[in-house]
Amino acid sequence: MKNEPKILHIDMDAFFASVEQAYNPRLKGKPLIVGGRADKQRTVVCAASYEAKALGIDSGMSTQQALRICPNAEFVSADSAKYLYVSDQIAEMLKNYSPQIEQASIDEFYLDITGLDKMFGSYFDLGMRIKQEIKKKFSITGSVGISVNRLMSKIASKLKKPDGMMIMPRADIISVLKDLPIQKIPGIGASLSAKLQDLSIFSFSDMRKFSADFYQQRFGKIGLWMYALAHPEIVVADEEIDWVDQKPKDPKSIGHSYTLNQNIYTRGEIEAWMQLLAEMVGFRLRRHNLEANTVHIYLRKPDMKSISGEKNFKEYNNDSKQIFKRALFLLDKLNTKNVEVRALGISVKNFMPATNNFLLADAQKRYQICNAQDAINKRFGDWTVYPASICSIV
DNA sequence: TCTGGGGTCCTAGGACCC
DNA sequence: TCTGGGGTCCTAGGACCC
Repeated sequence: MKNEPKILHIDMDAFFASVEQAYNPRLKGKPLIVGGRADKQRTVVCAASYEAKALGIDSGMSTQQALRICPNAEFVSADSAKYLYVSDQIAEMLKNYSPQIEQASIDEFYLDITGLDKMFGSYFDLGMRIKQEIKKKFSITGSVGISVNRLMSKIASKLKKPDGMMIMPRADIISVLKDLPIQKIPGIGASLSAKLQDLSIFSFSDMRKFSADFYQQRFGKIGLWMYALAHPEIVVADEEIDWVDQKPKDPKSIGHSYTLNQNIYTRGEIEAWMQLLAEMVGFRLRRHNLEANTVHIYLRKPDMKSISGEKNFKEYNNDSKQIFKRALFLLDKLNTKNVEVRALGISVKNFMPATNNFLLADAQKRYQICNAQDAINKRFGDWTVYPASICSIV
């Protein structure tokens, strides 16, 4: 097909674990677990090296379980600054191949490479050059998928992990994917795949047996998406690609949450943690130079179910104290009597650029205090200065 | 037995207005 | 004693991703 879009997806293999192994040769060749946090309780595996994966350890698994499988596995806690740094370097490198690049996550990128086969000899040669440059510069590997849209490219790269590459033209999609289990399709998670299996849909081929109406009635919008993906032979007009070149876009929400070492019960304890979280959220909001008017809180119970509250307030702000007050207002509306809390979080959304323009002298003063506090924390590290009332838990 | 923390997007029901 | 049918906004909760 002429002028058919070609999207290249590259996904780093076991990214966090690979970066750790690249930085520390002692970890190379060993089963390595990168944990969500230093304490090994109540947390999950963020990344596992391929040596650990071979033993059955994988990301998302509880760290306790992973260490039961392999008590001698190397363990490091995640160092997000390091991974972000490498990720940025990779993004810069990829811009030399195509200006149309989208960073989908810390370790995944999409490139529009339509027509670039002529410049690089072939799409295969282009993919290989990217893989080789990454290996040479960063001592890690990535898997490449090239196909007609993001989803198909991503499926292709996943199929060839680790360190592989697959080119999947539209005409090959149905035959290549026919036996693919539905759970392997990005966007179909545990819940959807259970529902599909109830309908005797287990593989990509099975997905093709039902009509668009069938999917829409049962699954609504997602149903239509599923129908479309199962029918790659139907070319959707303009698969709307909005490449975000250059500047990263503003986030849509900013939040922090924390799983406690031990469950808490009292309003006082919940408030103390809420204040800490509000401080963290406000700090990041100010760093983005944004204000928000919607605050969301959630409390997760020991059964993992959560209760939450959210409210759109009239005024926008980025003041930690105001965020805390709003969080308490929402907390009052939730019935937290006798609720045991395992984890809790605050997030804010609905942003506008910070005006830093206050009618009230008090608000002006708060703003100056926040700024001073941020400046100190920026210079000397987070949590050098924080409100006295959260001393007990920091 | 265990299940983090950062997000995005969707749905469904109720409130409210005309 | 009877109350339709849109539309929009708000909020709770869930699904999914890395």
